[in-house]
Amino acid sequence: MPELPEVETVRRGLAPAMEGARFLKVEVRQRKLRWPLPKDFEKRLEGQTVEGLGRRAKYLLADLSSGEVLLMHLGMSGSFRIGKDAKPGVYYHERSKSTAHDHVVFHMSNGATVTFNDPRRFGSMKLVPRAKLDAEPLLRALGPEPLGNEFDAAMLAEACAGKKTSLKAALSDQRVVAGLGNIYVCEALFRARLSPKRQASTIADRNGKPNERAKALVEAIRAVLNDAIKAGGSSLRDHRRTDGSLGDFQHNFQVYDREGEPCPHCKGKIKRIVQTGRSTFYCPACQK
DNA sequence: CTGTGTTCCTGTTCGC
DNA sequence: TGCGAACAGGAACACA
Repeated sequence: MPELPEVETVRRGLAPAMEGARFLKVEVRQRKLRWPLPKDFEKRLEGQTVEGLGRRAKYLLADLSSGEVLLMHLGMSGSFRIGKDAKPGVYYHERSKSTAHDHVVFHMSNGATVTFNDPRRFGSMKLVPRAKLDAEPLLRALGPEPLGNEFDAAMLAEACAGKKTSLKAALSDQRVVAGLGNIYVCEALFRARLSPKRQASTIADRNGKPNERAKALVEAIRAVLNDAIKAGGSSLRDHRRTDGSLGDFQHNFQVYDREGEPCPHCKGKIKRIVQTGRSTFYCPACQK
């Protein structure tokens, strides 16, 4: 499911329920997530106050009063839901209409109940000492935040210089830029008028300096992410805001999931191809 | 080191 | 309506 805009939407939704609140009780129904939750997971959370809720790429990071950071990843199908005054042991999740995939429940001191639901269990949580966050393997290799100040054409060109692989594969690589997934890579390439099949290194010159394509791509990435965040993310199957409502950005897809439909620019047919095992949608006429 | 394929899961959709 | 196959927004890992 969730790419950067969806995770950011979740972060903004969760912040009022979690920031400044204490974990009164933590219930784990399913420890076997992408990474198994440690046996002392609940104990390390209970009694701690959430000092802040941040995001890095597609990870949520809750800063705890204990000095640890709770790392959370939604995988493909993870979502959080906030309920008020829910009784411990009784969960209801809008999407699945069952409690079967409510794996973790936080009962907060402000009365909020935060439930993590994830049918496919590709998501997970991990506790890391704040002091060791820089050395955390999950975060260590991540590239720049695409909405941060440090991300620019020069940086993207340098990361792509020398890459034999396609632009689609390069932008999907979290080490190049952190937070894009299949949808927003397709959408950004369309906005930049660049073919997903184009060799990644062609956005840089021989010295690794950015060309016009790199500049267009950076602007396209920024714009599509900002637009999607404004819309509360995209809801195809799994993404929900923390109040259960749908994101709206899927209505603004120009190419993603629109195989055979007319290109918004040239009215040619949008094509679907498979690259590195995943669907790519693009307009062969507009994107070069 | 680089690039590609496999794998972890369950749920939904599509073709017959 | 039923049923198996294909596919789904991620990313760690194994391997050539």
